[in-house]
Amino acid sequence: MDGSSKPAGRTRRSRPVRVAEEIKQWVVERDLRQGDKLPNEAEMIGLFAVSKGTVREAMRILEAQGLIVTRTGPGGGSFVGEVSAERARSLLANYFYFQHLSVADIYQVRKALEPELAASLAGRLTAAQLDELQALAERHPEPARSAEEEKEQHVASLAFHARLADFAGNPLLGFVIGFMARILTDLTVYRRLYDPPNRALWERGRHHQIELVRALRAGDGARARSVMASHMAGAEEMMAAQEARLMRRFMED
Amino acid sequence: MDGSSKPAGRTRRSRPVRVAEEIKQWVVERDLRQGDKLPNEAEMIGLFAVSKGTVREAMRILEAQGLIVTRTGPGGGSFVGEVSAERARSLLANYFYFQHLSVADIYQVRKALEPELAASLAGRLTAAQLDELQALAERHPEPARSAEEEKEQHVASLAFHARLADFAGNPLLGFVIGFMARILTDLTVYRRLYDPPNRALWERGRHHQIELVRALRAGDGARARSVMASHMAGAEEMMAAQEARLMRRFMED
DNA sequence: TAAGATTTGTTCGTATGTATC
DNA sequence: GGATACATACGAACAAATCTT
Repeated sequence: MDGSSKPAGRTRRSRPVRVAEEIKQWVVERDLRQGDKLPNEAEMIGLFAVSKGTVREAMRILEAQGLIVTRTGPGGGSFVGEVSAERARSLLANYFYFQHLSVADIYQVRKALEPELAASLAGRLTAAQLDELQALAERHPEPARSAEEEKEQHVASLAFHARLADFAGNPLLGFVIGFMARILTDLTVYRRLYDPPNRALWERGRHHQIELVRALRAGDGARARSVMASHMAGAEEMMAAQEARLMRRFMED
Repeated sequence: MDGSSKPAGRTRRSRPVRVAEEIKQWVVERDLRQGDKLPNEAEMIGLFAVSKGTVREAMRILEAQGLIVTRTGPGGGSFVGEVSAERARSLLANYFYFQHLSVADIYQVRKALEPELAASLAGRLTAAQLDELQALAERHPEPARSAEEEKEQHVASLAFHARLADFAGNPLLGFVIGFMARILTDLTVYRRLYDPPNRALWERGRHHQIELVRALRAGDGARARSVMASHMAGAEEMMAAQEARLMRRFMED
C-alpha cells in the first residue's frame, strides 16, 4: 500500500512533484474523503519543510489531476475533491490527442459495449430516467434539411447515448461509453460536412432509439441488446463516409 | 477549434490555470509536435505578462497532465511530450478511486472486449510478438503451491493480457483492456488471499492462453475469439470468490 | 578534470485579492 | 464597513543540474 509498483526507474523528480506525492500519501494514510480539508499553505510549509512556492506548485499538480479543489478566503483552503467524470474524460482525451484513432476504431468498441449496456439497463431504470431518454430520442421529429441541422441532430443523438452511459450501474462500462460519445461529439462539432444528410439512415436511427426506450421500459434485455446492435450498425454506416481524421484537440476543462 | 465547447459555466479560474490554457492554445495554434521546444521561463514571463512563480505553476499543471516534460541545464527547457499510456492509465485510475467498481463490473467489460481484441489480432502479429506471448503463456508450468505463488502467477497471467493490449491495432480497444489489466494487477498485488489456489481452474486458464497463441499464429480469428471467451469465463470464476472491494489507491507515477 | 554558460529549481519577503464574519 | 483568514501573485536572489569547451 505504499504506492510504488514501479521498480525505481529513477527519474529525477522535482521537489514539487515529490511533495505532491507526499501529500497524496498523507491523504490516503488518513483516509480523507471528498470534502475533507487539507492543511493550509502555512501548515504545509511546516509539514513538508519546503517554501510556499513549492507547496503551491504541488497543489497545482494535484488540482490538475482533479484530486483537490481550492477556495480562497476565510474557511477556504484546499479540500479533497473527487475526480469528476468530465475531468477524467478530458484527461484521457489528451492521451488520444497523440494517438491515431479512427472512427472505425471507436465503432469497434461501441459495437461491443453499447448492446451490453442496453441489455444491463433493461428494467433497471426509473420512470423519470426512461421519460428523459424518450424525450431525447423523440427530439427532431423532422429529418434535417441542412448540413448544419444534421450536425445538431447527430450531437443530440450522441447526447442520448451519453445519458444512457450516465445511468449505467457499471461505472467502468458507463465511463468508456460516455467517453466515446464525447469524442464523437467533438468530432461532429468540429468537422466540415461534405456529405449530404442521409434521410433513410437517419430515420432508422431515430426509430431505433425510440424502440430501445420501449424495450428498456418493458424490461426486455434481449430485445434492448439487439435493437442497440442494429443501431450501432446503422450509426457506423453513417460515419463511415466521413474522413477518419485523428483526434487533434487538447483538453478543455 | 478554440477549445471551448463548455457553455461558459464561469468558475473563477486561478491565473496559473488560465496561463496553462493559454500555453496549450499557443502550442495547438502552432501545431507543435512531440519533442518541440516551448519558450523558456523568461520568455513565458514576457509572453503572458506574469511572474515566474505563475509560469512555473502553469508548467506543473501541464506536466501533471503529461503534456510537457521539462529538463534543466543548457539545451534544457520544456518540451511537448506525448502523454504516455502509463500516465493516462494512472490519471484514469484516480477517477475510479472514487467510484464503486467491483470485479464483476470489470469482467462485464472484459468479456465484451477481450474476445474482440483476440479476433482482431489473428494473423496480424509478427513472429517475434507471437513468440513473446507464447513465452509469457508458458511461464509457470507447475501449479502454484502457495498463496504467494498463486498471486505471482495471476500477475503473470495479467501481463499476458496487457501485452496483448499493447499489440492492438485499435488504440482505444488496447487502452481499455490494458487499463483493466492494470487495475486487476493492483488488486491482486495488494489483496490478502484467503482462498486456496484452484488447480483445475488455473490449469485451464494456462491452457487457454497457449491455445490462444496457437490460434493467433494460425490466423484463425473465430477460434481466437472463442478461446478468449472461454478464458474470460474461467477467469471470472476464479475472481468471483474474492471480495469485491473498491479501488482505493491514488495514482503512482 | 575543471571552469563557465544556460536553464530550471527553490526560497523569501511583501503586497494584493477574496470571501466570511 | 471593518477585521480576519485565507489563497494569490510578484520580484529578486540564490541553488542545482547539465551541457560545452
